[in-house]
Amino acid sequence: MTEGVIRLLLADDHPVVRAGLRAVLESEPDFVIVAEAATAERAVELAAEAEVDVVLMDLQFGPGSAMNGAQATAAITARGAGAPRVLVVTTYDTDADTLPALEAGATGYLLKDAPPEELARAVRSAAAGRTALAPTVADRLLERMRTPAAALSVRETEVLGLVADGLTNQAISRRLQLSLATVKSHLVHIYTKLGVESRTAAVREARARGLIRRGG
Amino acid sequence: MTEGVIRLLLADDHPVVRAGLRAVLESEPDFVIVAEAATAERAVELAAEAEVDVVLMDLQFGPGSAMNGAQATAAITARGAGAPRVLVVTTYDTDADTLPALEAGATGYLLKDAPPEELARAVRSAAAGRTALAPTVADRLLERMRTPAAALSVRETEVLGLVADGLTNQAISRRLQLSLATVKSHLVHIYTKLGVESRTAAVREARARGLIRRGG
DNA sequence: TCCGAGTTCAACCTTTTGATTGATGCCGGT
DNA sequence: ACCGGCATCAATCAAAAGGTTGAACTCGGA
Repeated sequence: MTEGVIRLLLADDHPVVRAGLRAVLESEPDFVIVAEAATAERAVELAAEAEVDVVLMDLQFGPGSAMNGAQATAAITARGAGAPRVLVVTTYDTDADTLPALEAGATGYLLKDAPPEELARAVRSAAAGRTALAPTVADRLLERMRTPAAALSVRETEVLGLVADGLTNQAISRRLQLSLATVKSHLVHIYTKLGVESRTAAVREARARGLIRRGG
Repeated sequence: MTEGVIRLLLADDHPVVRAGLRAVLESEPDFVIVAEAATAERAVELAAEAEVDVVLMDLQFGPGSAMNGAQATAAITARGAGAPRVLVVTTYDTDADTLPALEAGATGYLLKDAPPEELARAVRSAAAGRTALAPTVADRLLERMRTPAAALSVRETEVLGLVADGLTNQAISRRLQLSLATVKSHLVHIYTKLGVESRTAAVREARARGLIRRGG
């Protein structure tokens, strides 16, 4: 990976997006796309099998696959030395998306509305081990640094995301492999941080602040 | 538009997606991409200026533009005879997205996870004036026809709106000058109609179906 | 090395919510 | 005139959620 050529793996469930990334990136002479994956599981497999320098990873993988992009990122980067870098390329820039992805070891985080040049630059940065963040994501992170009180922790954001999906505390505890007590504990902290006193109000507040995604 | 060649306009704010659509569609010999638009407004302009048979229209256009894809679709199809057909190609398949788009006069509705062949087939259908719906969208529409019970009454919608704002049943009863029993009664009806069993899930479901406003 | 924040869990209690059953009055359409 | 859906309310029970206290572990920074 220190030679001139950068070997890429595209992981996205949308054929159109894969074709778009391929079209945009193949015009760079030093990029080679060695594989494509339509599911997160397949991305993890291919990242292990093929020699890959950078994985371009989507976060959302449709209802078909049980694994999401953040989990796949964690699985790929868990190998440590020699593992490919993961550059997340997705549509959403809320804390609920960015934090787990960066937590999972992503080297960069780009939005799909990025122009081709920025995409190519980010790929080169990732290949060299340098971090590449979209401006809005970087802003959000800095904002978190400045006001640490108002920000939710990674785990809290994760829990709140499931609350917003309509899950009960029981269901959340099962999903995250936690005890019911822990989920309630997280929720108490979330409520105090957001200044509310019910799950519905917390979801509303978090949506308004851009902590979780707005869509369904 | 009855000759062999089908003239296309791509409208999407993501350069990567435009490149992907171009790559996928240009491989069809009878397709010609005459223009691309990165905003909804520009799409309306180009649809009027250039001779276009089919517009591939995204619905989400980022915070940059005031107009969304459904509004652009309405503006394009409003010209009536001679206006290009609009084929919506987007990521979301909730009622809140599909219904306004079809209402606005879209000839077809595809999801971005559609394989290239399906995309090409849909473009040809649209060019011929035939409707092309993604299977999941068609299913959803038929489901709506079959079960008109899914529609909430005015009062129920009002209650659910306050639930979405994070109010407790007590607060709702005070706000609407109702007894607590009545609020709970409405909620029971709402839950059965939506097929859920908690207020948070109801809010999520209603948001997904476009029964309540999406913004916070 | 100690401290604080995050994450994890337990036990206990109160309040809220959801489920069930049943009842009344109103209004619109057959 | 009757029926069905809507809106209103009551009572009661079970379940879920929320509040409080206390505690253990990890990990990174002062």
